[in-house]
Amino acid sequence: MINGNSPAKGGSGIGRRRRAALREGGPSYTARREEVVQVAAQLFREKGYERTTLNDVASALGTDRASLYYYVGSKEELLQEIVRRVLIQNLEMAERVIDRVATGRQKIEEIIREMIVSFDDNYPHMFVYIEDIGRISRHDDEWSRDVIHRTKRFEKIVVEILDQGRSDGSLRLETPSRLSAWALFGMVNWCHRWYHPGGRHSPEEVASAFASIFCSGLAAFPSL
Amino acid sequence: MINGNSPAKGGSGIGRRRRAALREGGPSYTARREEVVQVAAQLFREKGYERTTLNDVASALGTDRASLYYYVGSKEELLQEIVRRVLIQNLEMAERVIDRVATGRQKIEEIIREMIVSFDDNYPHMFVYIEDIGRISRHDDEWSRDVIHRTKRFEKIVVEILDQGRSDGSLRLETPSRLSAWALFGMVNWCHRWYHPGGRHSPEEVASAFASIFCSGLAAFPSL
DNA sequence: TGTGCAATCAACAGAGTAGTTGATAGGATG
DNA sequence: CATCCTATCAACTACTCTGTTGATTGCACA
Repeated sequence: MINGNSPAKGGSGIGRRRRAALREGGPSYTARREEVVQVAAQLFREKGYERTTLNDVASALGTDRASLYYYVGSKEELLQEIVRRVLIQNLEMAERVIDRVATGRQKIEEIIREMIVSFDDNYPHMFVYIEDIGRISRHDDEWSRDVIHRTKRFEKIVVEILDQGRSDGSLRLETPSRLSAWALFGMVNWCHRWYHPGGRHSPEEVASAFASIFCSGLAAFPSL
Repeated sequence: MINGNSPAKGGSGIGRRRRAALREGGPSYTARREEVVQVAAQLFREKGYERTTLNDVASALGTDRASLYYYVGSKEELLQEIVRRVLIQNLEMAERVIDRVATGRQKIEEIIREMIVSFDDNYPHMFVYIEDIGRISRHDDEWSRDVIHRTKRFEKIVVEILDQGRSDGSLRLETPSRLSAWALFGMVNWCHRWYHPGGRHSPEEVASAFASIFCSGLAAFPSL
């Protein structure tokens, strides 16, 4: 549209060769690319995806904005890269836990622990995921649908575990599983607003506190 | 810059008279302005503050974008308008609760109920506040500082109530109050991701479920 | 019917952003 | 020293959004 040189034939553009070259991915190339993703994740966490410009990312890396496009196709691809791994990993964790031989309550305590540890291990990726999942769910590309699907699958597993706990007698019956699950997700996911690795509380401390609250409650004696 | 008519003398501009006029605020003026704020709140809730343009707001109102500036000074002023009331109202609620004569546990149950009801009453303002408080806290104008100050004050009241519960023997001692408070805020605030008035669960149902989980836990029998 | 004013709109300015492209610096290798 | 290739950058396009301004519409009231 802007340059008049043969748009047909397809392949003689320099941009093409660049894109083709980076598909192969040499060792130092992937390392630098990884660095870009890490820095972007850090900034997305600090300022939010929308308010973070590619200029910010480039500056933090001490390079030019255009150079980023040598490593990544778009701003959104950065977000996808950040979210994808942690999402797959968490889902695998949940599938692993539900297949254990244990009571529903034990599985829930286990999943709480694993989620908090994941927050700590996958900092700041996990936080970007939590913060942006709401926005992502409005889009309609294939990737967004995949993220939503995996997120719902994760939620469903937790609900199933709660149901199982009601069946095996390890969890109480009064509260609907869906409400309980949302309470749990709230408790855990809200970490994205205050938790940071190396802070005042260790992941183990947070996990055991949350598991204790969720299962045993905070009251000193049974309900009046 | 664009028109050559006397820029000095200061006061002859039509914009001046408009601004001056709207300070007074006739009855139909404030009604229309309120309508603008409501529609903006709804859109901010649906799409997020950043992704909502004033064009969206104007379209939803069936008017022109420029007309909004007759009622509101800027996009940010809309956000401030949306957040301010609910924030003040919630803080007053918390101050009222902490001054009651009751055990810490009773006060916590009361505050959970009030927060959920506030979510329901102040829909969608409350959701916009929760969603954007993170972003707001990065700014540095006086309004932002005020919002942060009030938010922290609210958090502090909850921590104080939890401490009181530990003192009066109504709440357990193992979990630090600060962690407990974050767990509570997580449970409640996460509503902004799933709750909507008129949905499957009434505010009373959600409140009693959350109070039950937070105080008594979900386990069917005491810890092993 | 004419006048005044509240409310609306068309047109524009200014700033900032994502993404593209062709050239170029700099290091490894022959 | 010459060459090749990886990684970088300057310059540009195209677009979108916020905020401003002066004119205009339409209704209430005389």
